[in-house]
Amino acid sequence: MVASSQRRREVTVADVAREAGVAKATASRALGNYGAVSDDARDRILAAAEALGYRPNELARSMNTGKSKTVGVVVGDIENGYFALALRGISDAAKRAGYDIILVNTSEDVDAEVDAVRLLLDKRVDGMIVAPASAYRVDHLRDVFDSGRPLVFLDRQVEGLPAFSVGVDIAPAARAATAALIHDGHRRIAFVSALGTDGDRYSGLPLGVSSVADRLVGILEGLEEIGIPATPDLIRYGADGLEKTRAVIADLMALSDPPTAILMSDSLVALNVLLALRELGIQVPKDVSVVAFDDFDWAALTNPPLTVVAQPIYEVGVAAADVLIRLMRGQTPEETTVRLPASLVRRDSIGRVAVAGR
Amino acid sequence: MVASSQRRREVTVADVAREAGVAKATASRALGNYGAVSDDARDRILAAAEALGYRPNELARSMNTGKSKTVGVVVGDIENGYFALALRGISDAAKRAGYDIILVNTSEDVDAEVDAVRLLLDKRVDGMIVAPASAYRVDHLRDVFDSGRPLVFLDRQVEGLPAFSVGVDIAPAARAATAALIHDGHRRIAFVSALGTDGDRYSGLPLGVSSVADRLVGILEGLEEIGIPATPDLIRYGADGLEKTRAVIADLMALSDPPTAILMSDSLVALNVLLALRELGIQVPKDVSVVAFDDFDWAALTNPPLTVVAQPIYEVGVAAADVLIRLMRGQTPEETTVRLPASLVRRDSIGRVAVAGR
DNA sequence: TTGTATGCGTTATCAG
DNA sequence: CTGATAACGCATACAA
Repeated sequence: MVASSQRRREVTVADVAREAGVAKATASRALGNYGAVSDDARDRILAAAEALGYRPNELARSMNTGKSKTVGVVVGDIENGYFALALRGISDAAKRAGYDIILVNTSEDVDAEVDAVRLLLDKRVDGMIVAPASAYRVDHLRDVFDSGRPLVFLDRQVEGLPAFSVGVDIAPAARAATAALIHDGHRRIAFVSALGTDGDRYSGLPLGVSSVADRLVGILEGLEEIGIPATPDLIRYGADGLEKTRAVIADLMALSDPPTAILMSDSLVALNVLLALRELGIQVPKDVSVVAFDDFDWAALTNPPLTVVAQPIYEVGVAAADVLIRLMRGQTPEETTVRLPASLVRRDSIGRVAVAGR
Repeated sequence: MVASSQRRREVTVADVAREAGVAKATASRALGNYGAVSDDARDRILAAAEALGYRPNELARSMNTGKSKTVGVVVGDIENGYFALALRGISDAAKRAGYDIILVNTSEDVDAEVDAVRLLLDKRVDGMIVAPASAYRVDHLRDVFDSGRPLVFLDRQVEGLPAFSVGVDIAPAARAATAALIHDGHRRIAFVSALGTDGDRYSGLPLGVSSVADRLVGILEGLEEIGIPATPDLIRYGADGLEKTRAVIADLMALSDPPTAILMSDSLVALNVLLALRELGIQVPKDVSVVAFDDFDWAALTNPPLTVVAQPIYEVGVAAADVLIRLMRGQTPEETTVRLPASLVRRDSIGRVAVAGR
């Protein structure tokens, strides 16, 4: 009746086998339920295991099956609602299929990403889901392929790698958002992102993050449709944190011909832009209209409620995991790229602008 | 010059040793940099490893060191900003110490938690951080102790287990929030939580989640201070999701003597309560005052900006990981319980109430 | 300093 | 159906 503080030495199959009076191999078969074992033996073995409090050592198991039933997930920022929600989708789908998740947060730092990928490979994950921080440094991602383990890109694509990728078809929605703004008379439309680049401006669109580049593509298409040329002075990067965002917004609104509308790249950017606008006493949508990417939970709670580009983020996570799982099972999905649709959700943050005939 | 698609068989120490013309043990020592190896041999071995593209198999390594350099983290809901931020803290601190994280989301379901803990144990994590969904079902947590692995509770405590716990000292702050409301004339103060209980009301406070119970303790103390007895009709559970929250709020505000203030248990509850109030046309703070637990990022963005109880969530995550790391290193922190301070952040969601002399 | 032999806990192979 | 025995890839006590 002593509290069984059976520390130290763990109970192994060998112990169970001895207790049940069978060979290790037989016990192993019964416990791992594979191969063939007589009902009689199985009962004794299971009883012994129960009595001894046997628990399999998954490390040892993984070692000679080659499968760890674990997938690596590498994202830039868990704090970002986008990734948190996608992670939830991945987690749910993975659990359903019996996989655990090793999560690594890279803070969008490529060096950290490189290390993370290497380590996950060393830990012998069965597959990986990565939101690559850069489309330029990709050797570590190539290593994943060379290791024979499946890799799925989340939210972002990388050219030149034979990879599967799951994300949102954001360009058309970005274009629709732009069109909506144009329809209400807007001509000076800004785009603000947290991404860093060499300069602070739009420099030819060679962005390292495809999902952000796609937003821009859509916006530019929308503008082009009515013959408005790209306006580099209205495309701003580096709005990372409130301070920098404040500077970006102040600078933008101090332009001789300031934007009448701002497209905000994600929920974090939206938060900071809204805060900055308030500080400057600039009212939405009276003084400036705004549209955010992502229909984050508080988007409808602001005053006015925000018009947004809604993305099926949870579903993206689930889809990414499902593709990976299929791959890990040796099946090959027909589609190499999955793009879920985004849609414009109209609320009240777009105001009308008198179309001043120039 | 063929793209080295060295699939199948992995490169092992044996291969490196052969290539370098030394014994396995020597190569192993050089690669794991322990023991003593001549500079000459080390150079040859490292060169061979580089040439062959050797990568250590951490599984095998873990097997006979007994350490996996991995910690398990079990939380109820990653979507909840609280856990997302705490996770970030844990992640940063763990990475700093060379640990990876296996993350499991239980959806606050105890059965899922039990499974998760067992599986993590089977995967031989070196330690665990758990935000237990219930203080009543704890056998699986006891198993962690019996396995000899350190366990740290996050945000919540469990009686009767010799565990370390890291969280926020929320009761005093809850009391301060209540006092602030009382100071402004409020007497009918409601508390709304997403937690489920047997009934929908306050039933003697035996909550399974200590951090929520602590909020209530603080509130009740604050009320008691001026002689207001506990008001079970104003304490509501089950505000889980917009729909249920809507019902809770509608019911609350339809009371013959409705609350003049509402304390919202966390950011998710706050979101839904605010949405519900808006739907009902109830204005903050004119018709009802609100205070939220957690200073989530958009708390200052609502109209009016929310008065909140701010918690050092990221720091809680870091502290939890640090305690665990110390434990895993065999050190014993002097404090068995770490409680970081919370504070009231006054913004504009508390209105004055005329103290009607009864 | 280096090499040999053994162990970690499973699964897998192949006789019996 | 069952039981020896050999992997799996690395670390480590011990001997040389």
